[in-house]
Amino acid sequence: MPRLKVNIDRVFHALGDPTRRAIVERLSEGAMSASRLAVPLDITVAAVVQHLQILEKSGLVRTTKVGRVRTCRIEPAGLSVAERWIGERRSMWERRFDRLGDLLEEPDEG
Amino acid sequence: MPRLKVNIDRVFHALGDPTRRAIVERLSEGAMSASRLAVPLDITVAAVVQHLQILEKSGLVRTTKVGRVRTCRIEPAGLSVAERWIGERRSMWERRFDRLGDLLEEPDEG
DNA sequence: ATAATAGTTAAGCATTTACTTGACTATTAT
DNA sequence: ATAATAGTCAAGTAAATGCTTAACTATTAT
Repeated sequence: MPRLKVNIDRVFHALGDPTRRAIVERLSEGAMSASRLAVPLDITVAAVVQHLQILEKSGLVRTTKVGRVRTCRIEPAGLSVAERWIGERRSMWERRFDRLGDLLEEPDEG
Repeated sequence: MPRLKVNIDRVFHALGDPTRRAIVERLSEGAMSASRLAVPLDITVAAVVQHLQILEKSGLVRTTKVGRVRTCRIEPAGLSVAERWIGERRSMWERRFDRLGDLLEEPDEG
């Protein structure tokens, strides 16, 4: 597996699916095999593997296969990229809000 | 428009599309009309309106119509929801990483 | 009043998505 | 050796997605 560069488009696309977010949630509590991930998800292992491929290509998850079991873990750099993007938008928005003094651009906020 | 509750599924789904993220990026620099948003996007205004509907339902964007122009602005609560979700996963992951002492779970990190 | 501007809505369309099934390989257990 | 386990791969499919065009309404400008 050739250590994929984290790509913001892929990251947000990956997080856009609720099943993949559920996988990320599980993995953030600890590494886990693919089949164990599948248990509470109510989809086939094949489907889970497909999600894992997307998560891995996005850089959110890293997997390693030992024997016949593929162990999946969070790759925190992926989440950081998303968090940073959001943070940048927020700070843009806040900076702008400072420039004009609270008034003119917020008419009927009630 | 009945002041929609911010929903995490809708927020991440909305951010999953690159065009919608581009819209959020623009709006984080300041409020703007729908047709002005459309200019650099290389899609029709109709398509922009469709994206705006999704963004608005997700709680990421708020719009108000005055006369014939609909002004769009960031609703920072939406971004906060996404940021918080990511932050929670990160802190889960970090906490776990503290519990086991740096070693056992990181074999050949080169 | 006419025309131009700004946006809305519905229908249709090509592509992508998230899944399934079924056949397959590789590893571990008996 | 046989069976069970863990995962992989390829087709196929129904539904969702992102877009377009075209017809429409409402507001503003001439």
